[in-house]
Amino acid sequence: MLEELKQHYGYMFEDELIQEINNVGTYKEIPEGFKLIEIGQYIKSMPLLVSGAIKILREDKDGDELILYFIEQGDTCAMTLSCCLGNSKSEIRAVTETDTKLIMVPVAKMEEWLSKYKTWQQFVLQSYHNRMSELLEAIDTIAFLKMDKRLFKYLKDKAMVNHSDVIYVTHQQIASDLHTSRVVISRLLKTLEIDGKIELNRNNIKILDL
DNA sequence: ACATTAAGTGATT
DNA sequence: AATCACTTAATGT
Repeated sequence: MLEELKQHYGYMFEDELIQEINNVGTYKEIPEGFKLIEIGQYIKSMPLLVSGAIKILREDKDGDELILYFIEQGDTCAMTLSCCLGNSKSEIRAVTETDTKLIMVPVAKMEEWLSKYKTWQQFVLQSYHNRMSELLEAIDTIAFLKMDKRLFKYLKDKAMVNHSDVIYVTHQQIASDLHTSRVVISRLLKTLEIDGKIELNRNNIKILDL
């Protein structure tokens, strides 16, 4: 775990801090599709992503989902931060998008480090800032972009976090991620294919125009 | 061969 | 953009 830490976080944290993380953190490998955080759940430790990607979803009262953004390596979950500091419940659901490696750090420690290590404080604030930007971007996407733009952005994001131009999903799954109906997705995908931006196959989509 | 699931399409609101 | 109704195609048993 120490090696992983140095490799991914060594450039921003001092050795001392790396050492501390190594002492109190627990290393975990999580398979794809695992629910990390559920809505309404209290959070007792904060994840540091080493590799892989996590999908952050919002859910309405009817159980309909909506994608907010993806988290990639070097990031942490801003929701966790605000939950921990405010000692409140999670407002979101986090699901692993790919097989993921992460390090769990107890909340108490993470608070302690805030005043102890400048680099940690920077890291936390930076993550907060990044998430905030992404959130705003997500709002823009939902409020101002039409479905076809949203869909294409979704496909690109998904391709990015998976490090592959071939995405393995059904139209139905996309529809629920974007909170629309399958028929709409099918139609939009069709037009994207005609425009030569993607290639459609059963159960997978290839992005051509990246 | 049959059932099931994914995807495509026209028509309507 | 959503929903319905129906078709077609791929896949599993």
